[in-house]
Amino acid sequence: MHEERLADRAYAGIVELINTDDLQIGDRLPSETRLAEMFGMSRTVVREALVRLASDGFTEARRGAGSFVKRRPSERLGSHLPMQNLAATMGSYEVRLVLEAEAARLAAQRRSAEQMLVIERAMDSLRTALQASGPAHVEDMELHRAIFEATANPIFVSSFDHMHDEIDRILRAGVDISRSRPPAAINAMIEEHELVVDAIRAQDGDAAALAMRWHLWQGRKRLMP
Amino acid sequence: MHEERLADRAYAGIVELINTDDLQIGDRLPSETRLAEMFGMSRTVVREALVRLASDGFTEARRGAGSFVKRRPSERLGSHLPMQNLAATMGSYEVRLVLEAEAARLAAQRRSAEQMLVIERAMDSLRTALQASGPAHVEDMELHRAIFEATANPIFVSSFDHMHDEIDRILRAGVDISRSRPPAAINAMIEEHELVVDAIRAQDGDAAALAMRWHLWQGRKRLMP
DNA sequence: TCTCCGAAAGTTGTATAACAGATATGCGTT
DNA sequence: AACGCATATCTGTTATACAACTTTCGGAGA
Repeated sequence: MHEERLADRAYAGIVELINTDDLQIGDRLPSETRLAEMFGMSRTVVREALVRLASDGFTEARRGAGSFVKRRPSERLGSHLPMQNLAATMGSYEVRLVLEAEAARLAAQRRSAEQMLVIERAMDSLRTALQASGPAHVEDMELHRAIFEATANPIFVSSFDHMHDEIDRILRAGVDISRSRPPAAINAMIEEHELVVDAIRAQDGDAAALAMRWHLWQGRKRLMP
Repeated sequence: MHEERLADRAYAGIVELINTDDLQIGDRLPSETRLAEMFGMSRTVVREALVRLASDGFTEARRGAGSFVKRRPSERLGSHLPMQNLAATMGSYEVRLVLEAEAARLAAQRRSAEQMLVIERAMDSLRTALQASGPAHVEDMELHRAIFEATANPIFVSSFDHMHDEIDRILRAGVDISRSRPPAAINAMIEEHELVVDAIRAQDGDAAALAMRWHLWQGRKRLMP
């Protein structure tokens, strides 16, 4: 089961506090001790939540003074936005189509020899994993991430990580994606990936973008025909 | 000055540990007690660092088992990767160009009447802020975010938030972006935004995407002519 | 010998108490 | 009213203890 830690409740509680009490940027929120007794938990746990809030850029702790609102967490995508799984999956393909196609193009244009090697290795792993009819989710992700890294743009890479986390979170709540596939689909998946890798090897940006679009489109059709 | 907390040293120490000891994804790192005596600090502080590492997606704590490497921090954009600010800014424009153009297209195609109203209001705020020659960074961000929200795709919205965080983090380390602007640039910025909003109002996806590309391109030229 | 079960050891999660170091508050003096 | 200082408040850090959970390992039983 999906155990919930106390710090999660504290985190949500503080976010709610900021919103309902309408704390503005710069406002001080209650002391750790006060929050602890408000939520009925120890100061240790409240501190853990505050550390994460600060890490997320929402609050800032000033020693001896208190914790202050740095950015309001208003309507960010969170657990309170329950989407249908199907719509969410569709939505994820929209974002992937945009980001991954352009990443493939940049990767083709800029890849170094070392990065090409990493991509080839990831492709090999994916091929063997698919041919073994086992779960290939990790290998697939590694290949796509290698392509993002070949863009030589750290923001692209971090965007991939973020997108991947979000999609994972949605899919994990829904149907298992690593179900059994017919052999025809396996060969198709290998071929689609190879088209992308070939284009990157040939440093043909347009072809890489096109192949990636094709691959994602086929994947979407495979999931919901 | 910039007081250093012990947890910062612990955070850096663990990152270094992962890199130098070459811990791979899935590997377990030393227990909190062990790390505490390694770094010569209390377990509480080590826990604080681990919470932040988990929040950043580098590690994952499994109760009763230990903390495990989830993604290696080496290749991620971070404090230990001092990029030239110029290159980073260029990189951010690449990502924005891709994401925002497509977001504008989807927003134009799908916007509801309510969402259009939010966009109009954001546009008004931005216009007055720019005409007052004050800092308009917040208003600009609000408008762009409203456009992402009009896509009706939560993953697009969360990608925007993430991208914005990353870019902010880079720009904050560099030159202040809200410097004084010549009046001609102010009018140009207003006009560019209005072109985007007009296209969304007219529900013309291609025009919206094009206008957004144009706006971002002009912005890039304004920053580094 | 092999398998299975359960105790023990190890690890994270939480609570409590205490103190150090920094900051804000408010009172009293001038 | 303005200034200075004592005092209260708050975060940062340490230490200890226990609960909840996971892994390990050795022994009992087949």
